[in-house]
Amino acid sequence: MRKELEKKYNPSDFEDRLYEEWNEKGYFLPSRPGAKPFTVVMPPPNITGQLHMGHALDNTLQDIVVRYRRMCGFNTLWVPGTDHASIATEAKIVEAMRKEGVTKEQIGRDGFLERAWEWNRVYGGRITEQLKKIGSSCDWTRKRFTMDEGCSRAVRKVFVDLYSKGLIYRGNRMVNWCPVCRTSISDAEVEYEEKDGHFWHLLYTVQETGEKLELATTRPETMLGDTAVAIHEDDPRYKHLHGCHVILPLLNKVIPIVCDEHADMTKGTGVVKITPAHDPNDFEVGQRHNLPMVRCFTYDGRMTGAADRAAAEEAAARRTSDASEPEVLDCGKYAGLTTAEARKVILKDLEEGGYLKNVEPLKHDVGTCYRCHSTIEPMVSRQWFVRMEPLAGPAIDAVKNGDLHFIPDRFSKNYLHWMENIRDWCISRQLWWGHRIPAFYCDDCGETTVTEEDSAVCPKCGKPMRQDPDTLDTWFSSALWPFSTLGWPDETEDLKTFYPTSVLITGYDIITFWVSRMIFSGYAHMGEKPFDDVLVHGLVRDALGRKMSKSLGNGIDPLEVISQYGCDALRFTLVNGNSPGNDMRVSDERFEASRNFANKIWNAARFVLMNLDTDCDPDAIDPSGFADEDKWVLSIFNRVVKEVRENMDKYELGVAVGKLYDFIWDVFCDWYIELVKSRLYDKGTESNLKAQKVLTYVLSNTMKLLHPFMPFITEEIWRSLPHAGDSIMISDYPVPNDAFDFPAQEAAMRKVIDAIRAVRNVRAERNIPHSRKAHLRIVTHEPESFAGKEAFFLRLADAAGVEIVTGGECPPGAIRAITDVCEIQIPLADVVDVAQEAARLNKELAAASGEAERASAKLSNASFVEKAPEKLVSAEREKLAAAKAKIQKIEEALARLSEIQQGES
RNA sequence: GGAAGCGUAGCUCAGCAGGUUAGAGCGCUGCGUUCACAUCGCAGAGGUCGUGGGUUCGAGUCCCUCCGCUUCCACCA
Repeated sequence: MRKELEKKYNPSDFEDRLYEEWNEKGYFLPSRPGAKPFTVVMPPPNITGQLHMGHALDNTLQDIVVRYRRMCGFNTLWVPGTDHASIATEAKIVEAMRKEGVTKEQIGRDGFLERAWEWNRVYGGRITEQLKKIGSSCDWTRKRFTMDEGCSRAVRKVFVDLYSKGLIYRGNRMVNWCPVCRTSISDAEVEYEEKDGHFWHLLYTVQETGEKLELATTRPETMLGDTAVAIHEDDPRYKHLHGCHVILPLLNKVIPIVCDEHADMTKGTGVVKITPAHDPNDFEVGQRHNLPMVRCFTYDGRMTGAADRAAAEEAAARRTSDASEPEVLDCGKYAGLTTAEARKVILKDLEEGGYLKNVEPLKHDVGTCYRCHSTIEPMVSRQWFVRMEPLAGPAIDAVKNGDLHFIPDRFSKNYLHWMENIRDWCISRQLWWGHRIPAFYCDDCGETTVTEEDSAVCPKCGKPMRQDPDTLDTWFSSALWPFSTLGWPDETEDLKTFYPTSVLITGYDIITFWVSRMIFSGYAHMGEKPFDDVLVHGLVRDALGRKMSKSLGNGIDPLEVISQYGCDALRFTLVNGNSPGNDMRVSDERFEASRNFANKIWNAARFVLMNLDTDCDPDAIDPSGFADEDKWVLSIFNRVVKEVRENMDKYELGVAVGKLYDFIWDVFCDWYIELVKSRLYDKGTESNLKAQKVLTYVLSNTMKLLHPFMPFITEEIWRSLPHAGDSIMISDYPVPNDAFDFPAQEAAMRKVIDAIRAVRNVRAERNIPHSRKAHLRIVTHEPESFAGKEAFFLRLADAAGVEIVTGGECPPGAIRAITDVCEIQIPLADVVDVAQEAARLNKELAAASGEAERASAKLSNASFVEKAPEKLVSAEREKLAAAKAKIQKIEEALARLSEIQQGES
């Protein structure tokens, strides 16, 4: 069934309609059982999210790859889903509640979770609906959520498995604490920002000798938690102090001087204060020297007080803490102050006591929370960790031995560096929204039980147990995404068919957060890699190269772009000229250019349709006996098919779509359509029918090639052309055909096109209007190249008539357009200015001579002729010959000009 | 401190298994509109491919130096 195309290209007329139809007809589902599978799992957007350009890029790339593979005959599956995003979502809900004047504590855990699920119900679907707007051909019947029943079972099973293998443990370790989110976060979630700070030089008195030891700190408020100062064993300045003590100012507490390699003799005074509970390095020093840990900050960023100390003591009595727990300090007069307030008061007190020597300004990197950007407080805290070293091994080998590739490859370097220096992963979060840690504690006997079941009774003593209140890092569940979405831990058909997945497409910003964790999880739980390839893309930036952000207000809403320019234009913009791993800029100008391209395609298709009066077979054509221009376009088209497939297979999507752009605009529209117009207007002839066949064949198949990139316009046009089947998206991707290679016709048409361009060129230089037609005299030694092509010159070179000759008299006052195979004489006596004409010819002569010199220099180089491939050498010879021929023609023309000049004078 | 990327036309970027006279889009200049498309056509101007070396018959493409910009990782008492 064919339908007309509207006169005006208006994407909103059909984009939504087509998407809905594809989805309803099940075209997004894997449909070729038994065929080789091709699987992609979608990086799950957060349920807090609105579709932004990053999603648009990520999903456009995935959709292109998926549509391509589907058309190539793979049993293709693209699994969509969403991520519960524990910390981000919880923060949003807390913020919403704050506006209502409600706190988490007031509504309690159950009440809060109710709200969170409600949030998911309301907003979780929003982003997936938006993904449909950009044409994502994913299988919505398999849509998953990181906290759905299946994913939750996967999480529990993984936790229990790792725990039973000793790869998950709980302990008091230094963690990054966000006092605003009030939770620990992993190392990967800390972002370092350069901030202005100070170096405060403090003086601690040595108890044994009475001398003052100078040391410096950027965080003076931590001094209350100092339990030692460190010097280097070999530091000559302090040899006499080995084994001595200092008196901690303000607290008047005696703490030891220890010798530790951490103290760097070359830095400052070589003395460093040790706060094991609030500094990662000091924690290590504390472990080495068995120093007590003293915690002086609360989890909400204040100084600890008597109540905090009492609570800790009570916990210890209840056996809910262990020996590695830090002691909690009652900070006395500082208790309850925020750490920032405490810093001021403590500095004032130190100064008054004569303990502050001086202050110097300092720029330093401060760790901040990647979600809320508050300053991170390092704190010793009891958390759950994944022991990473054993898990990292296979994940490192996989990339090293080429089982799994990053595209572009340079990202494997980042990845390997991170994996090879891996540290244990802090997975517990003091949040409510997320997968609750499946660990249960018996307060009575102190037993810890880790189990997949909800367990209420202690297996050891039969007393009631309570579940760990914490939840898991949101990335813990997304790490399992490639197999949890396919049904694991059940042994489903999907899992058997579609795992490992084929390619993961994501931005370089989450390689460490997510990609690396999926890789080791795949090996750990499936015994196999999660995907063959990782296609890495860059960030989308604004026209000025800035990261799009809410605070800058420079974000471009993809949905706005779609409504203004159409989805196909958005997609084209995001992929055209983009290379893997590189950031890109988008702007209205670029969207507009893409829309113009779509409009060009639309109008070309309209033109073809207007001139079709027969149903040609778009899928097969036998070009024997066809005109040179037909073979010319088919030959170029065939090469495009070959190259585009190669590019697509190598994920060179930007290159592939660029070739299609050039072919459609420059070859098909600007030349082929123009070349066949006269045949099309000459109805009822064999030649006319052949032109229709070629137009239909090339346009229809070009739409298929372009379909993965611009799914909507290609479908709309394909359907309006003669076609077999219901949808272009389930048709076969074009395959190259050697029978369509026509080098001779390509060369022949090249000569004609060169000649037409030469004529246009000289006419344009003279500003001769198109209405001023001229009789062309083509002088050439190979008249066969132009025979039968006169009509092209009439239509495309403003010719009133064409004469092909091998010599003879030039009409007086003709302008000469010269190519390497012919001279075209254009008799326009009144516009000929002999001097101007000579200047133009001399310019062309210079260009041709330059080329001849270049080629002849190359050919006279014996090494080149000897070592370069024969193909290149002969190509160079041909170029030289062509340049020489052209030079000769120009020189003859110049000679005749000077005759005229002499005649005039 | 370690690593990576980028530097090509006025602007934004492609190109690089080394081999046409280095490309595109936008912008710019001139001409052009009944006959698919002004969301257009034709023609044109504009680049010693950051610098200096090296390898090679041949380098924008490979190697090294330096300069400029950006990013990641680590550390910074």
